[in-house]
Amino acid sequence: MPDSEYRDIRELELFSRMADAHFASLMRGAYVQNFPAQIELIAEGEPSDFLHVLVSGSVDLFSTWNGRESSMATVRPISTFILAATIKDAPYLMSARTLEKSRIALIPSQDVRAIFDADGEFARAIVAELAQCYRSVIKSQKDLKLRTSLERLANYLLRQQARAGGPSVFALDFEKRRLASVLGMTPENLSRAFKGLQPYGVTVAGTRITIGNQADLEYFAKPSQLIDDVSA
Amino acid sequence: MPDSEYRDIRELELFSRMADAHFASLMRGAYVQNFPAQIELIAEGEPSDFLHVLVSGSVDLFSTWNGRESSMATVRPISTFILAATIKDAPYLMSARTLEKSRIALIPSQDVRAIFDADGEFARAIVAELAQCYRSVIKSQKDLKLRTSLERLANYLLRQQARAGGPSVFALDFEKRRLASVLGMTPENLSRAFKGLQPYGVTVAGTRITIGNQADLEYFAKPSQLIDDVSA
DNA sequence: CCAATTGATTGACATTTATCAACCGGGTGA
DNA sequence: TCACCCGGTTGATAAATGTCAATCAATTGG
Repeated sequence: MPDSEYRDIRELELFSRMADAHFASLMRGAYVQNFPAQIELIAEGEPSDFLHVLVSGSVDLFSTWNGRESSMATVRPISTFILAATIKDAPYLMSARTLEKSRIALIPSQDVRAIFDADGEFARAIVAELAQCYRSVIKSQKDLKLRTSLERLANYLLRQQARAGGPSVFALDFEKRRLASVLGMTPENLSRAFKGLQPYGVTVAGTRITIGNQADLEYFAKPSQLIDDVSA
Repeated sequence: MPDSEYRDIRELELFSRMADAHFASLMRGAYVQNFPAQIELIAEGEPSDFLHVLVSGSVDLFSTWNGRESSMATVRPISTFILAATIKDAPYLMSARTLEKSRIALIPSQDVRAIFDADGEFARAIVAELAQCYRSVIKSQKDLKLRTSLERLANYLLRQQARAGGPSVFALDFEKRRLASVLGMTPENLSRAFKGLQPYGVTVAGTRITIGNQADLEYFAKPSQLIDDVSA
């Protein structure tokens, strides 16, 4: 593994405070691999042999049931995924596929569990990360259960805008069909939902979103810290 | 706190392995209180001052937004709730109310965080609990996004049946209006959904459910380990 | 015992969302 | 260059779900 990557991973919240020796030991067993786009990295139901760390690219976490499929989340660098399965030594609940060419570090789950037992700082970091993940899903659950699809889209746009630094024009960061799935609707409906936001000053050209009237959209979307704040 | 309760709490996965001294220290700062039914214990957005341990009774975790409300989960003895908020020292994402007369131990969050730093076993237990909670929400998310309301109800009935030990006749364990909210539908729709399951041999009399044809219902519901298994 | 309350159910209807089919338009590759 | 492919959009329609009002049934409290 190149030094720069080693350092990048080391700087992750999850690893930044643990003992050097322990980190080195984790990395010794790990290997980094490049994957092309659209590769299925893991399938739900499989045993969780590796903790994955996305170094570059992006990964879609999705689930299937009875022939249906739904995007649950998108992983962006640099962060880990399927931590909970690794910790519990339980089967993955979600599948993962690369959205683009991606570089991923694979750390054997049993190493993670072993170091977890040996390194208090690492344990603390894992707890923080898990609590964070848990709260994210709860927020997403609230989004789904308390809002209509139009409201979800409006709030999604506001979050995306905030991530971009707040400009009135910004780009969607992934395919609309995936966005639809993430928001829990069909692509057709997403199209119509964008139209439904026109009265609130939203215009769409391909992947480029313009928020014409911030106040209008916010009044409609009614974003809430307890749902839409990424931190908190 | 009575000895029997002390022991009951001590036996929780979360506390069972930690050092005696640490547990005693946690309990010293804790206090136990009885609440009548329908009392709001915590409100979303509040700072998380206490880790709650439900000793007896039952508690509804719910969320609100823009005048709407949705039940997120039901807590049953003996278990803790709002662990993630306590750990992160972040505001509650959900509100909690007693469903019936309940007895609850309140442990100051800062004590939990302090002992967490001092006791490796406790830290491990917290990780296990958080990972469990996380996976539960993911399952619930999959249930919501991948299934229709009829399918959710069918699978809920099968899970409830399993919890009761698998009899063909069993009781719902809470109000239908709450069940509706948990399943993400209106009470009216739940009524109709029960009718919709009649062709699969489900009959309802008040709170008493009869599953006339197990195979039929299972064929329709298509329960999945990765959504419906409480453990796993 | 009865009035009042509460939760559940039903019917009629509106709204939302999904489905299916067609079409558009910008790449891509032969 | 041009046919094709793919993602996105549109329209027509169907299905699912929510809303509102009325009613029913069980329960409670006077």
